[in-house]
Amino acid sequence: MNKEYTETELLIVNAARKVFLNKGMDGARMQEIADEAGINKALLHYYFRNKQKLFDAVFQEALEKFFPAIVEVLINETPFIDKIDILVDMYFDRFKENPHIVSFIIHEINQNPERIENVMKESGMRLDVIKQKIQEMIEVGKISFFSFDHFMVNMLGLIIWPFAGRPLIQRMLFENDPEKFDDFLEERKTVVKRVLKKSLE
Amino acid sequence: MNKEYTETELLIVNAARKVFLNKGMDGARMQEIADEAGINKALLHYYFRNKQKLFDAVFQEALEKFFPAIVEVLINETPFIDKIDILVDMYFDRFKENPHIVSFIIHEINQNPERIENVMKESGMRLDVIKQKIQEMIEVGKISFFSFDHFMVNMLGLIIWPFAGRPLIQRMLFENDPEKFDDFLEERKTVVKRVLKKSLE
DNA sequence: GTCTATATGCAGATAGAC
DNA sequence: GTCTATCTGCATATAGAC
Repeated sequence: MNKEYTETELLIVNAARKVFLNKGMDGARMQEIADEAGINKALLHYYFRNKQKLFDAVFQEALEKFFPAIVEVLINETPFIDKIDILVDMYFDRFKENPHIVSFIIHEINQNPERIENVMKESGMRLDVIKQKIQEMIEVGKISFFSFDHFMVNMLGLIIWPFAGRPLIQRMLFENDPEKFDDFLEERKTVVKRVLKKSLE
Repeated sequence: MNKEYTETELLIVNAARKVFLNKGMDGARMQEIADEAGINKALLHYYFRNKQKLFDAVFQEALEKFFPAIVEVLINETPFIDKIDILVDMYFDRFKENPHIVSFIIHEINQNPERIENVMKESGMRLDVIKQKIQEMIEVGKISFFSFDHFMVNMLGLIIWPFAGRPLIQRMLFENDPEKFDDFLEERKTVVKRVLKKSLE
């Protein structure tokens, strides 16, 4: 899975992650990555040949954080209703640690949609299989309406948007006060779980 | 509001919109915009002085499409529950016409958050006033839980994510078939309305 | 492996003819 | 107003010394 990095490579990838996540592929500068890593520009090329390959390493890593975790939770034997709590908490916590990952991924998958194929193949995701499994798992009667597709899109939409739209939302609704926004994010875990469960009634 | 454009200016802005929405500020090339407009690079500078000013024109226009419309619906006298249907349809239709606008705005507000201030001031949005008005409008009893902030974020999240994440979602859930995805989008109008209303019970 | 110095190419912007 | 030709600066990438 993870190519094991040498110490210097790790230094570079960490710096690259920071810069790429903030600026995107086009906006990032090799110089800035080098500075951030405390090394020289030429070294970047020594280790990663070119900007594209360095970017790919970061992007792949980001997407791998985004998805495989969800799969693990979806396929295990936890009752479906409990999966909701677990998934919501998991994503909120993950995005809170690294808020820029959301807009980064959104931007890059739209820039270069083909890149996803590779990452998905590498990580061996078979969402169609999961879909099947979940459909079977749903206890008919308890849940009046269920579409796996809509459920997944609902969940991610409810979670993702405040992170992706933060600069806008914080200004429009919270007088641009970061603390108010953070409180809102914390509340939101509960709200999202509630909405998702209601959506199944 | 809209500076009235001359014929050539309009030609340029239309081309610029197309390119900027697809590539973002950093990824866009003045040459490409010129080609798209069927004119010369130098003319871009003649009319808009530099890339930044041209970009600002496009960005402002995009944000103005994004928000003022929602305000209009929120403040009028329609019963709140009906506003939901209207808003959902409005945004879906708008984004379907111009799918790239979503990831464009997400990217740019995160790149340069300060830019929003200007646009918001220009368009005179006072969301705090609307918030107040809506809170009063809610019929207590019929609606058990209401937070304007969460409701707005829920609504936009549910609507926006399929547009922003399309390349990913289409591959993960619909074997990368655009038609299947479009059917899904159409279904989604109903689903989102339903989920939003359930969330208020 | 790590650096300095340099090559190469390209994008944004300007000069100036028509 | 619109064009061609050109300048300038900068970013990626390479050469080559240590």
